[in-house]
Formats: sequence, C-alpha cells, structure tokens
Amino acid sequence: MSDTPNSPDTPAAANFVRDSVRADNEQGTFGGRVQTRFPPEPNGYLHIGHAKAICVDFGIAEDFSGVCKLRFDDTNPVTEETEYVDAIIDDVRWLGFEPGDVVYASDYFETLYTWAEHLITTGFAYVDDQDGDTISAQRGGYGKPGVESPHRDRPTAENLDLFRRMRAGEFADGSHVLRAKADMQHDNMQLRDPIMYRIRHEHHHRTGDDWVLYPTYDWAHGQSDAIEGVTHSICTLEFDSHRALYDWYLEHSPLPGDQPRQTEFARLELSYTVTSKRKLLQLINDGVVDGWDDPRLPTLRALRRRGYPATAIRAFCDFIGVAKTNSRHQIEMLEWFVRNELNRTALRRMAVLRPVKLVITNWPTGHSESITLQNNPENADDGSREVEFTGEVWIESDDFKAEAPPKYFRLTPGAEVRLRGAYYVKCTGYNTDADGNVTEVLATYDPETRGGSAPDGRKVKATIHWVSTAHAIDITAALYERLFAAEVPGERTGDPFDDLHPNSREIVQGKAEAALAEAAPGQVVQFERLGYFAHDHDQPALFHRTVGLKDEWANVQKRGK
RNA sequence: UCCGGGGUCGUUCAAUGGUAGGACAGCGGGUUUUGGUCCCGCAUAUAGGGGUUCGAGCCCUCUCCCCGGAACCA
Repeated sequence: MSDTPNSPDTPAAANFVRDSVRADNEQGTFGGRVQTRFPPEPNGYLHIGHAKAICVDFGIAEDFSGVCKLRFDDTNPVTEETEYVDAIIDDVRWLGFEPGDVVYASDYFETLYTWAEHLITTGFAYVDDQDGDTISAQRGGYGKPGVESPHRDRPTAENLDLFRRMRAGEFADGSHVLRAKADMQHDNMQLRDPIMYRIRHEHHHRTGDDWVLYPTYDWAHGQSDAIEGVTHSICTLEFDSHRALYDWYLEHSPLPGDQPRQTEFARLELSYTVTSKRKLLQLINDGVVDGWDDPRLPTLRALRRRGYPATAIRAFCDFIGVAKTNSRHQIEMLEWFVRNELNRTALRRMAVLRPVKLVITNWPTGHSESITLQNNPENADDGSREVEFTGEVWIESDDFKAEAPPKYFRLTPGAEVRLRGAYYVKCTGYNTDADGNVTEVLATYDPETRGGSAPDGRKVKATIHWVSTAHAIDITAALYERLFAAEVPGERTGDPFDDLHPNSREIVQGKAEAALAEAAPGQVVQFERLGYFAHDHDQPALFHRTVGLKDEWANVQKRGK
C-alpha cells in the first residue's frame, strides 16, 4: 500500500456517507448488508460529474463488501435510447467498476403497477382527470397551501376501474393521471399529491409498446430500490426535498424487505466546465465540438480519448471526498491527478510541434549517430531506446530567440545549451527570410560532450529536445485549451456560450522521433518538455494533448508582465 | 413569501467539546540531462452578534449570505 493520494490502493477518505453506512452496520440496521445502486437515466453520455457518483455508489459498496447494481432509470420513454445504455455500461467498466448487475427500472413496471393498485385500495392514491395546468395551479405555492382536487375522494372501485382503463390504453395522453393522496397543505411541495403515473402512447426502448402508462421518477425510484434490496440510496442534493416523498411512498408500499434510506451529497462541479446534459447536447448540435467524444468535453468518452487515465479520475474523485456543501472544484486539481499518474506511467518521446531547423555547422557531413535515451526517468523498468542524431535537427521555435528576454535560458546567439542526450551546442547565428522570420538557427557542437555532459564540468542552463530532420516522422497534434474561458461559464450573462474560448483547439503539424510511429492506439506518451499526448484511437498520426507539463517559464513570463 | 440543505485558508476537504490540519493553486529555496518530477520552507480561514462551558469551528440563540424545492423531467 502506498501513501500517495494517487494510488488506487489508498483507502477512500472518511466522509459522512461512509460514516453513516458504518454506523448502520454497527447498529445492525440492515443486518450488516450494504447495497447501493448507480441510477443514470439513459438519455445522455456520462461525464465527470457522474464519475464522482459512480465512485461513491460503487466505492461504498466495495468498502463494505456489498453490491452495487447499475440501474437505468428508464421511466420516460420519450427521451431515452438504447444507444446511451451501451455507452454508459462501457464507461462504467472503463472507470474500473464491474456492476453487480445491470438492471432497469422498467424491469419493475409490473410490480410498480401492482403496488400502485395497492395504494388505491388502501386509499392512498386516486385518478385525477383534470388537465395539467389545473393540477399545477391547485398545488399552491411557497407559503401558500394547495387546494384539493375535486376527484380526491373518488371511490376506490372507480379509481381502480379508471386506472385499469388507463393501462388498457383507453385514454389520451395527458387526460388522466394517478396521484398519491398525501397532503395538499404540506410545506414541502413534493408531498402535495404528486403524480405517480402519466399516460404516454410512446415506444419504450425496452418494453416496446407494452405500456402506455409510465411511472414518474419519485414513484419508481424508491420502489425499485426496495424491490432489489438496496439499503443505501445515495443521490445528489437536489433530491433532498424528495426524501420525504421517497419515505412516504415506501411506507405505503408492500415492501418485500427493509426500507431503503436515501442520503444526499453534493454533486461534482468543475471550474471552466459545464456538465448540464442540455448544454452538452447544444455544444454538439451547434457544431462547437465534434461529438460526444470531442476531447474538449467533460464526458467520460471524451476524457478517455484525450488520455485521462481512469485511475487518475478515480483518485481525484476519492480525494475530493463527499460533502453536502455546494462546491466547485478547480480543474487544476483534476489535471494534477492526471499528470501525477501519467508522470509515472507515460513513456517519454521527443516531438517538435513548431519546428525550426538547427544546423550544426561543424558536424561531419553525412554523419549520423545513435543516441540512447531513457524511456521514463521515473521508472527504470521502462528501459531505453535509440534515437538517431545528425547535424541537422528540428528544434522548438520557442527554444530560440534572436534577442533573449530576461531569464531566458535557451538558445540565443552566443548561448550554449544541451540537446537532450546528445551534445552541447553553441548558437553562432541564424538566417532569416525576406520578412525577417528565422529560417535556420546555426550552431557548433562540442564533440567532447557526447551524451550531454562536459568533461570540463561546465554547465548549461537549458536542455532542449530535438528531432533529426533526416529521421523525423510527421505528426499532427491537437492542442486544446479549455472549452470555456470563464471559471463559471455563463456567470456573467447567464449563457455559458458567451464564455466559449475563441480558440479551444489548435491543430499543428509537427515532427517526431521514429519511435512514436509505434505508439499504440490510445496510448499516452509524454512529449518531453511539452506535455502528455494521447495517440488517437483511429488516426495513426494524430495526438491529442492530454494536459501540458507545468510550465515554469510561462509563469516567469507572466510575472514579468 | 414558505420548506429544506449549506456557510472553515484563494479553491476544496478534514478537525464530531480539548494545539484549526491536508491537498491543489500561490510565493521562496534546493536537487535535476525535461524551466517536468522530487525535496524543503513561507503565507492565508472558522460569515456576524449574543449565550452555555474550565474550554466552542463543533452545543443553544438571533442575524446575514448561498443553494435547492410549486414537470404528467430525472
């Protein structure tokens, strides 16, 4: 076991949810049993916010040797699709969790229906055939009591008859609903005779056309929990005011076992990020991004494509903990976890993304030699590789300046730097085109410094990366900035789209060492001194910048301004 | 307006009546063949008032601020 926060072995931090589960176990509340569920609605792709929920739901179950099922909350046939179901299962597994079972709220439609009849029979539900606006108006308002429906005291037999005919498809959408007979005066609006069933003549992704009657979330959720034996129903804060209803429904249902308990925690929000399904969909539909797996998106598919390791996401989620405070975590912290993981695991390679040619004027014409470089200084087991060096190499254009600003350690006329693993070179001059752009940097090398150290002990202040022009391969790199330029997108104007970063993706053509041609699809490597880059799954020469390296030089420049 | 949930360094999470601590971010230094990593150090917080107590971030009380709640969405 390691004590680094990024280790998958690190036990998750204590938090109020875990503590309450532990207390339940000690008191024998559920006979020592722990069962949770992760209940996404299959109407969109999972994003980083879901990752936290997944880590909480599956994590708690794991900690107490319980089970966590993946349950699709598919109670609304008009928005839900099978496409999302498959993707969600895939994403959960990618994160590293194996669902105890994959189930659907729609599996329980028949039981739910039976229980609804039970509520009718016991006098706790009735059929209302007023229109939606009327029902809504009768609900009252904050601080104002509601008024009871004229159908509230409909006789049981009539309720049963109407409800069965609703199921049989005799009525039009919106004409009838089944409502709980709770309390129209309750301070909590959720208890003011909520809708249990509505009529939707719609095709359902699993039950097809078997049903025209669909349960609402509140009626379906707690009952599904009870049916499958969930003990701890952990959800996000916005359901807090639903808990009273959750309990009410359970108390009035013929449960097969223990009554599950709902606990709420704060969802994960990230700076510079939107996670609303509606907004994500809009970004795609408006063509701002290419699709659900565009690396600029916070969806799990996108983060995966971008090179975020699942282990880093999990470590982040475990580390930020679980609380009830509404909070927005800084994306910098997530990026720290990503770098921390990749620093240990990513092989180093040299790539030049904005190339300028460096000509070594005293290099023997036509000579080429092989340089041995470590694959990962953090892990000797990753071994080494051979890289060809010649008298003409690509270097990063940022690594040369005709006139050096203060504290600039790289190449400038008269300055000596190390070409990583190869030789010291001293800049002797440069050539420009008619417009004054640097076309070639000229330098001499010191043959005594092979391998990158000088026998006379003299030091250089910079080491720069390089790629032999004769041996370079062409690559394309996608450089991403944050999709939104504001910490809280939409805070100024109410519309996150007003805060879109004007240039969140830059495509550059670069040069790279030959070994990069062997990168596996999806593999993440470090381009030395530049950042971590994920090899695209489909396009062989395309690399997505996962995250840059911490850049002290950029800080120096920023401070100088 | 009513009900509910919150308020601890810049951000976030701890401290469950007994020295307010960690991480990220920031700043300074050391090591370094990545201006990376690593190491060392510095600075910064209990929303406000009253009370209980030997002792309060924690308990009581009043005030202020933030979030959620009146879909036939989840």
